[in-house]
Amino acid sequence: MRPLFHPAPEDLQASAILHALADPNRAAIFANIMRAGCVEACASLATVGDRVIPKSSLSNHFKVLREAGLIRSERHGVEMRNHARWDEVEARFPGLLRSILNAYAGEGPRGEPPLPASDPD
Amino acid sequence: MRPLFHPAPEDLQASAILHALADPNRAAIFANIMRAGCVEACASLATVGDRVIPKSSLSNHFKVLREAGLIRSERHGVEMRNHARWDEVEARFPGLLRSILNAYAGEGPRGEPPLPASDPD
DNA sequence: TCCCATAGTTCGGAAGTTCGGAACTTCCGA
DNA sequence: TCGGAAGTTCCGAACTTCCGAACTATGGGA
Repeated sequence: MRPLFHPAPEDLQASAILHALADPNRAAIFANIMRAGCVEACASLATVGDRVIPKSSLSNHFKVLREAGLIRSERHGVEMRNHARWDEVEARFPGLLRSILNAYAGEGPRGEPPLPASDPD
Repeated sequence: MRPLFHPAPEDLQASAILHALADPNRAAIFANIMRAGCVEACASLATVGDRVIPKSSLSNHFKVLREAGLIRSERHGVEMRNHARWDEVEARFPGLLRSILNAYAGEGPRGEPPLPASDPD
């Protein structure tokens, strides 16, 4: 297992972030991590809505989020802890994450990911 | 040539918008349309930075932007006029477009699309 | 009216990406 | 040392993107 790659704050790219969050599953995962106080194991997110996501897909989703700079992952024994990198992303792209998560939340009855109503700061 | 499809305001989807703007070329095209006062012919955007975009790719980029609900296209004789649907998107997803365009603009010296500094409202 | 130029679209193949099952690695407890 | 749990890697199938070539629609002469 190769070491986990995390981009430096100054290397965050808008296109990577948008691409990562353009997938409703990933947006839901990210919203969950936000909501859960920035710590979460992968397997605990193995369903989004009522859909089961296979482990391999999940692993890939986390990788995309991580390499976009949206989350920081650390191995803790056999588990992975995932923190949202909200402050770093916010510092570089003010308002971006909030408006994206709000957009998904505001989509209403479309089976889209829920709003992380809490304020992450 | 089939008629142009434009989603209704209530059918706008966050994931489609993010996907459309996750491509730096498309984001640059959209920023150009914003900047140019909401009217623009396709061919006038055939380069982004110093890169030439083939007609077929361009046509496809416009289609993606159109079907995401970001622009409205009308045939005027042999040309196409493209308007940004800023107000409609803004009404549904407040702050989203602004923060995305700002994110790209704030990326700085990375060859990314420029900011539409004007206020579109 | 016919022909040509211009502006965009569609088609189709090559290249790349995503998805997900199976096998693998790593870590921990018994 | 074994077994189970949590993730990752591998790889084929399905999907998407890119772009040149062929096509369609419109307008302007002659």
